[in-house]
Amino acid sequence: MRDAGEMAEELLGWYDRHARVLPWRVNPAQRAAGILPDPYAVWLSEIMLQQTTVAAVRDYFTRFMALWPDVAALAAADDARVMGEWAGLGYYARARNLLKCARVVAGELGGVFPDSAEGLRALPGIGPYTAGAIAAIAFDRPEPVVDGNVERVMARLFRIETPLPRAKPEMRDKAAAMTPATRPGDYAQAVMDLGATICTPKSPACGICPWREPCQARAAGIAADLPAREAKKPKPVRLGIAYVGRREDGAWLLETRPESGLLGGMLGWPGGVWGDTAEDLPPVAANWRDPGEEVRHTFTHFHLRLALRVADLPADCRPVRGSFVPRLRPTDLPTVMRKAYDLARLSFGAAE
DNA sequence: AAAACGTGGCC
DNA sequence: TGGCCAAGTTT
Repeated sequence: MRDAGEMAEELLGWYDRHARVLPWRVNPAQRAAGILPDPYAVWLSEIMLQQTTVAAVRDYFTRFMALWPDVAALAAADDARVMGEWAGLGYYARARNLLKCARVVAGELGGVFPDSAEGLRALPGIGPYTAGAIAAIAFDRPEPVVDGNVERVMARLFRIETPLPRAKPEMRDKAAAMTPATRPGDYAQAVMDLGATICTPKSPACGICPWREPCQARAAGIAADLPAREAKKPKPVRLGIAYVGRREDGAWLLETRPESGLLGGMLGWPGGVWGDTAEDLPPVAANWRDPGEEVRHTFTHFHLRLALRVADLPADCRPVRGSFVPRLRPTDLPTVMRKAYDLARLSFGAAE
């Protein structure tokens, strides 16, 4: 096996030719000229990219940067507006922590992001991966950056057959040993690009991989089978009900969900806790009708079957729960609530 | 330390 | 079509 420094060189050479062009990125030539990316943009992109694909993030990132071009602007933003803009991207605790973090940086750190992994790690929403990534990418610090891509690449390169998550420490050690002292920002992005474009989860393109020769899994013909994972638990089914009410003037009856927990801080239709039964009292007395079709939605850890009730509400109605949103932007709803909205709207259309 | 926490694309 | 998976963090 060749040494780590030599392999890093080969990967960086590949990256110089094949680096993906992304809106939050500085390309290798710019970086070579001493240009570093805006830490705010790097931070925003890294939070959005947690457990989320580049394709899903791209438009959200562009929109956030246009609305809130710097950390001071974001810190001053209205919470509900930010949550609405995040709607659809998932893992909403990220958006809540995004605001907390922006306010700490803008309010206590003079608007300047810490330039060390340790300093970054102390901020809300920034864990070990994100701290290393921002330190490496925005400040060219030689920090190990270990995400799912890197774990997959290391599992294959070193033929680590221990299943995840048990193998995490071993993969982290291998990744740290491979991290070069030179061009750390480019290297961090290079390994992730390799994982995203060549060393992909299914049918990796080993034939054109810059690390094809030292790769032990490829030599053994088992690259596509790694990394191994522990068996997953089956997802239970939960039931729920959603009351989609529309007032005469077009306002919709919604409530803001509690800050913590599932869909925390997001808009949602009134309806009880999701569980073994779908029963809940309506938020206001009305002629609630059953559109006959339910919403099916799968979260990380359960399947949801959401029954719907829809009603036209009079101008003077006084709901016991929720409040009327005059000009609802459906895009402000998390996806499961958006599905309920779409179905309910069909039902209103049919009634008109 | 295991469980909670979203969503969309892919096969 | 249903399970797998993605630039993880928090509690």
